[in-house]
Amino acid sequence: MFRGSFEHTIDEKGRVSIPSKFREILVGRNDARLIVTKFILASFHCLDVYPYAEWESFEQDLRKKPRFDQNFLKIETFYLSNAQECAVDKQGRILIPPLLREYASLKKDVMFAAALEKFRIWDKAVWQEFNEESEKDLAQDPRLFSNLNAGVAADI
Amino acid sequence: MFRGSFEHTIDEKGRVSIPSKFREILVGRNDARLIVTKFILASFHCLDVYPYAEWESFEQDLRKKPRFDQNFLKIETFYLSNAQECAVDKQGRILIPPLLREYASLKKDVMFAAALEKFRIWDKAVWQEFNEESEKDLAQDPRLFSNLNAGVAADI
DNA sequence: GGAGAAAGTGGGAAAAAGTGGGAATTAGGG
DNA sequence: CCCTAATTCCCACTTTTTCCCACTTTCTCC
Repeated sequence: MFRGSFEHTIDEKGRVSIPSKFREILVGRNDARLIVTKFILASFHCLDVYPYAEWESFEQDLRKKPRFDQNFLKIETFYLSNAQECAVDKQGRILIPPLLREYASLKKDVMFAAALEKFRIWDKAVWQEFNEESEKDLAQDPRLFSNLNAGVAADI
Repeated sequence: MFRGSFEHTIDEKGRVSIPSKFREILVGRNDARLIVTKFILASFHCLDVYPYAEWESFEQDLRKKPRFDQNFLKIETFYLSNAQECAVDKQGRILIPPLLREYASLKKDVMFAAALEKFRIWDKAVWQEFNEESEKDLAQDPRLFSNLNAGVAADI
């Protein structure tokens, strides 16, 4: 399980270090392959990054869905089609594919943010903006916290 | 169950001692790992600190939620993504990760405040401000107390 | 009140993490 | 086939983090 947020910088060659806390987990699983794809959160662009095995099991789940369903097709196009494999090199870095880097408008400073079994990569400025917005919502309505506690898994 | 409030100081490296009363509890559970994350209370920033086991069970509950739900994603980004593990060292201190320290604007003097199964860390000045405000609200409307007695947890 | 223990704080050395740049290898185009 | 460009690999420097030791203050118990 990934935890924490970390700031890193992308160099001119498009390389960026994976936070060591995240790397530890990959090393523990003995698989340095990652799947990177597009994601969107309240209209903010970012990248979703899965350990290879996690991504595979996600794909397996999707195969159970009705494959010509409109929503499924949208997800398929957006989330699956853009997924690319990136290997972590000896220095603990990955090379972010140009198309994805552009999509998430990753400049120099980026944020790595844990999200349970995966993590996300944000441009720092975008991340700040999104965080401030979430924060505002949570401050205004703290029930968002407790509702999650309530165990309402029904509305998946 | 944690009890009481304690004042401590952060050193230049970002380290701070855990109040010994809190540490006793952790020792009793035989687990010196803590999870620290962002929290917000009436627009005041502070940090939530969970014993590891408490946090894990919270995470497990969250994994059952719809992972692309908008509210879930807000909580995920704000509360989960920022959660970091901090081990209590041999001197009984933890290192507060820079991003979290910055978020809660922890200067030198901080307050540890018990909150049932977890506790919070505040910058002292912020804590004072928040306390004064809460106090005012409670003085103005004592029903805030009695509502708790009535067992109306629904609208907390 | 005094001695001993515990708690809290500070700092230095060693290790690790993050970042930048150059050399080597591969791919593509003329 | 060769030259150029891009990618990959490797090395090295800098900064941050971690670990350990030591001192001071506070609390406790006799």
